Amino acid sequence: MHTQTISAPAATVLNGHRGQIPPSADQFSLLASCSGVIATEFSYGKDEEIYGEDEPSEYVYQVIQGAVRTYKLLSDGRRQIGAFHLPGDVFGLDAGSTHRLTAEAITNTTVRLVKRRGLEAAAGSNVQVAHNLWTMTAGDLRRAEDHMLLLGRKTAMERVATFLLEMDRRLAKAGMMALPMGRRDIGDYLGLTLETVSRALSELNDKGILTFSGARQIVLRNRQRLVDMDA
Amino acid sequence: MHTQTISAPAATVLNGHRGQIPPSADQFSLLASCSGVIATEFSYGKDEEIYGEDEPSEYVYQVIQGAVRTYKLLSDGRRQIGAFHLPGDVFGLDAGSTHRLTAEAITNTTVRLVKRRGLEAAAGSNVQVAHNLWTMTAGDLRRAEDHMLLLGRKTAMERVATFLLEMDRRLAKAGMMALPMGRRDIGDYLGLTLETVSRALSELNDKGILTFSGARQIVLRNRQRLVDMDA
DNA sequence: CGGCATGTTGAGTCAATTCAACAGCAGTGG
DNA sequence: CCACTGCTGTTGAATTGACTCAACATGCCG
Repeated sequence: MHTQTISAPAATVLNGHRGQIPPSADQFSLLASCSGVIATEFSYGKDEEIYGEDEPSEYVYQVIQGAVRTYKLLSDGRRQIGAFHLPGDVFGLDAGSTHRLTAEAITNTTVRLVKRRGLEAAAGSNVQVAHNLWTMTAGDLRRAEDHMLLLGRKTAMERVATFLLEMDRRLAKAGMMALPMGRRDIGDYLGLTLETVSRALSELNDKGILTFSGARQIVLRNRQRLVDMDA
Repeated sequence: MHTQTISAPAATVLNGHRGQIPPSADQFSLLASCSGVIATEFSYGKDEEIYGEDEPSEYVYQVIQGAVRTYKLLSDGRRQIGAFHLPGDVFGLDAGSTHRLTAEAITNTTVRLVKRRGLEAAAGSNVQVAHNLWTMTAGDLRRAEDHMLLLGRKTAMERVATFLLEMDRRLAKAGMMALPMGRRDIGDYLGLTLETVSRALSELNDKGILTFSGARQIVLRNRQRLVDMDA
């Protein structure tokens, strides 16, 4: 595997709020403020591991800037990415005492984090916090259920169409999306090879459904046709 | 699709406990007793729908006898089964107001059920109940994450091996397991066709790793070799 | 302006699917 | 009790969608 630790993380203790995070559903801030837990900021370099599968889950994270992938590996290196986490998203929230997936920064990434034990303690006295923990985990479950349908039953083109619509919704700015991840990551998310992803994107480009400006800058020209391809 | 409503469900109001449910992790009883919510028993015929995708989620269920499949459909009928629910298992616990999958009885099935609103109300005042709701949803999430790895990255034989070990663990009695579901259900759970499932099982039989006594009665002869095949 | 990561495209292969025929068995009614 | 019937499961043969392997293109970073 290609695990490159590029920079030693530099910690900065903060409690304030900064921009970049969409206001919608920011339950993390709510949790952090309700619980009185101290939130810390932290940065990771490209491809740096944030936590490993089966490690004790000490912190819960929110992406401030950058992007994170969480994944599982088989013994021979086959990888399934479970989710991409973009600014505003919370990750690492496991109810058990260990993380179920590995988390890595895709690009240079800044996260805010709070101690898991602090959150759980807060949930013990504050019903609102407890409800938020449940709601966030349930949201992850819903996404996982949708993704099982994709992985088990959709064709390559349908998977790529689903992916593009998801990313368009989550990170399009000014009609364009700038993907933080490469073709291999996309493939490992969709249960495909990077070549198959590339071919599907080329075909969509040929059909005029999207336009590239660099391999990772994509403009969707016809969302409806993508929706139609998504089964 | 083959939706046959075979029997009108007969309701029986009960609050007592009966056998058949494994004592381990029976959080449902705990929830029901803590919350003071009235638990009701209900029966469904083979292939009868318990609730549909996107229907309001009014109840949370626990299997007493029988087996349940929960699944999603694509518009053209392709189906992905998200989970099989066996005696003792809780299902239908969605944090949102609607069910995310359809639930159907695989065989004649008896369930216990409680009102979702009752549970949520109980969670609002009882921290223990709130914690249990979270824990149960997190357990579902963990299974979904494992299953994404299977659907995205495992070979047909690896999937079948995983399935057999899971079912062996969950329903083996006296060294034998009696599968409640047919080959099509297994295929739709594993993201395979029923023919591929059948071929894989035949191969395991030929290799002496398992023995059939009827297509759905299976004895595992060598669990270790199955574990080795499971990647 | 190199040099190396990343991405694209082509050709051939293969694991799983599709299509098809048959076998087994369970339930039903004569 | 047994033949009939429909359903479930097995097996075979041919097809195919995605993968593998390989070469080349692109573009980003120092």
